[in-house]
Amino acid sequence: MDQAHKTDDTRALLLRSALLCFAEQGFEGSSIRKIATRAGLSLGLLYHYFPSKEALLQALFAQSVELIQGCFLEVAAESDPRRRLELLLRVSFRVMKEHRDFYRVSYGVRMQPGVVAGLSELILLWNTALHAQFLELLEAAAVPDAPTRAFLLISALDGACQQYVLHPDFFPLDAVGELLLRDLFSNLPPVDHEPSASC
Amino acid sequence: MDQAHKTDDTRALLLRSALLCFAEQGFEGSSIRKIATRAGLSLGLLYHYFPSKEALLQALFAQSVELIQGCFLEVAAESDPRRRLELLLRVSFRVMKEHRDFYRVSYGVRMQPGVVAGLSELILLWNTALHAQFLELLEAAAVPDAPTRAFLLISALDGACQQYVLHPDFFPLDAVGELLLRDLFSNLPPVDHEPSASC
Amino acid sequence: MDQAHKTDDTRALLLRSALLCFAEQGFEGSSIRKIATRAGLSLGLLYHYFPSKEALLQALFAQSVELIQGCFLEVAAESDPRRRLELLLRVSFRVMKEHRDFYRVSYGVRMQPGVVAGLSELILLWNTALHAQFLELLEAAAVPDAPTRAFLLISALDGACQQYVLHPDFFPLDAVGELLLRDLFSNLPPVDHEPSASC
Amino acid sequence: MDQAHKTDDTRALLLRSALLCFAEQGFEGSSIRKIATRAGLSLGLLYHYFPSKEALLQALFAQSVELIQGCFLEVAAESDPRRRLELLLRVSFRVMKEHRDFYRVSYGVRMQPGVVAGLSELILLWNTALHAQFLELLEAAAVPDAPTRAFLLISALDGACQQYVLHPDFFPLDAVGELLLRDLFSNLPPVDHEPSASC
DNA sequence: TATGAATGAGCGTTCATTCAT
DNA sequence: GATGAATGAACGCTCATTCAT
Repeated sequence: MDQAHKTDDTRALLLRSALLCFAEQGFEGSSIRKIATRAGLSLGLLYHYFPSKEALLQALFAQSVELIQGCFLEVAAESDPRRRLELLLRVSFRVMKEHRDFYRVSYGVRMQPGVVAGLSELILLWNTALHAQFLELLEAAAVPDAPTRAFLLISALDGACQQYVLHPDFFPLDAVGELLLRDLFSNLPPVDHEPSASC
Repeated sequence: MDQAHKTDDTRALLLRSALLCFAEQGFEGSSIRKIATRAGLSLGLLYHYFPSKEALLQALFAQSVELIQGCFLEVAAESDPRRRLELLLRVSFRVMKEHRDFYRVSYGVRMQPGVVAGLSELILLWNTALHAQFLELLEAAAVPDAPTRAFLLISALDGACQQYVLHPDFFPLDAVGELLLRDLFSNLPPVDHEPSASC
Repeated sequence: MDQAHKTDDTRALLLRSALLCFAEQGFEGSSIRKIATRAGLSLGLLYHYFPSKEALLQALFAQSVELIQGCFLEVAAESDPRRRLELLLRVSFRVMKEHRDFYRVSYGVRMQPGVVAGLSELILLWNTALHAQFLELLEAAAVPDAPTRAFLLISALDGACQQYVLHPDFFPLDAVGELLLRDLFSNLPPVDHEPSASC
Repeated sequence: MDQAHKTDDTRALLLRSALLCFAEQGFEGSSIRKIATRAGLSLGLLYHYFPSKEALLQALFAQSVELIQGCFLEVAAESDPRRRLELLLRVSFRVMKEHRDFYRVSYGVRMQPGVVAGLSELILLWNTALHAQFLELLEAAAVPDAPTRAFLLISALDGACQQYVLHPDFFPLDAVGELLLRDLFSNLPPVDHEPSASC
């Protein structure tokens, strides 16, 4: 049990190191040696836990996707479309801040389809699912131009996230998020609601 | 003069090959050999024109930035802030379509600050200049929340461009652009204007 | 005593696994891990029994050489040179079939003198001893050209074994053995004898 | 033309180095670095001429097989079965001496089927073709037990070659060859012929 | 201007081996 | 006895870069 603990720690240590390296130098720019060294471990040990560099990235994605999906669970609990829409956006912005490094990795990877098999597909899937959800909610909330607006929303979210990831100290993510929400709801009959909570 | 012509052609040929390679395979994924071969030229000749792979990318950026800035010249001619704002956005969307490959390269590179010295700074500068311009125009057009809205506009533009670059056949760039414009001007007193032209 | 039994079993299990791996994949192609896994044992345990991969191969040779030499014991009991010669050949062919995997390992190893210290010498010794024995028997049996014929016999034996090891389903080892015997004795005054038995 | 000469020399130099390394240390035991260093060239240059270690071995085989087949051309010119059989054997023994290193490589490789794709098949093919030729000639020469004797002949040849390759200073290849021939023809009605020549 | 032979640092990966438990 | 985490040297290979022609 102690062993298992140690084992999990080592794995987590390696994943963390990989996350930072990939985020800072990109996937191709991060050598396996750097990742292991940064974790304070040996090259061979990394291969004890992950069969390849690709597997490391995939594990990183698996881990992060799971964490992020967990954050969105609270959204599912809300049934009112408008409040749900708001919640979805708020959680999205919160997740950006909490998983900045992962988004950096993801943005770096998605422009190079060949890098890791299956990952582009996963990212595309994620994107599509988000769009579908926005579309559904916008229609349910009777927002005009729902199809195009869903695309615009995704764009704004994606763009804000990238700007934030690139210039975290400069880009006012929260303010931009609030403005986005205000714009979205400004022309609709008001609904009273209290904002939402933790991840 | 003929010689100079030939020289320029060769340079352009190499830059074009580099653009396509970088866009398709990323910077790290494109070997100097592939670029030269794709241009139908020899490895040594490439080095005759560009001292390094980095220099090739830098030249690519310099060339594209110049081309793109040329597109924005017409914007400067417009003095009315609101029409100028509209023009700026319209040109932006047009440029995205015309320089999709370059944007792909740019998006792939900007997440890896170390890749090529000076490029991150250039991209940041560009971004900052765009933001400054939006800010100035929004304020001049009396759009509320100008500072934050400038960031939001940049985000939406950036995000739309990425979505378009990633899924050109799926993402409705024009419609999203129109909606963005409509939103922006919907709450302002209408101004009559005729849209603008070529790049 | 029970423990010792277990110990011997484990050792034998590992040797058997090594034999099969080496025979199928060669010495260099067989990793210590594969050998341990195939035996259903852990990596550490293998090192408990054998200090190195080389030692494993050496033990394998020691074991097989002993087993094979046991098969030749019955030859020593025969005092008539001609019958002894025949017996020696018959046993040789029998041993090839019973130790095919070992011969495969041996043939794979003997072409790479550096692989395992001492093994080449052992193989050479074996070869020399066999030659000496043939020479002695041929002379005692008054076979002409005994010295050269001893070399030819060794060659035929060696070659037949290799052919058999490489193409066990295709090469008619028994028939070749019989023909070899017939040739050998065809020009000598016949001697009545009954063939020999098990290993 | 001078360049091409240099290029061919370099290629040949590398092939020669590979032949020696493979012969002495085996395929797996010879690192690409060792081969390049032994040729006095750099690691990268080797890859300039051969795309992989496998390709190097394949080129080595292609080259040697061609050389060896050239040696057998004179056999085809002989139409009398018995003389042709003798010629075939004589050339075989001559080739063994002239291509000892290659045979060593070949013997090392053929016990590890997975090493290089297609090579095992090639070796098997060669073997089969040789057997077929012996069979045909033995039958044409009215030698009894032709089918089995063809196998025995191959075995003796194969074995003699291996013995010679392993102990070139000890194994009397020529004498063994002569004895083999004498045995083969001893029981047949004599045919007057003069032996054959160069490779 | 134009070529491609030549170089070697660095990469991802494997694997025999050690050692704390 | 038994485990498998941990190590690092060495491997096959890629690729940006240099240079003689």
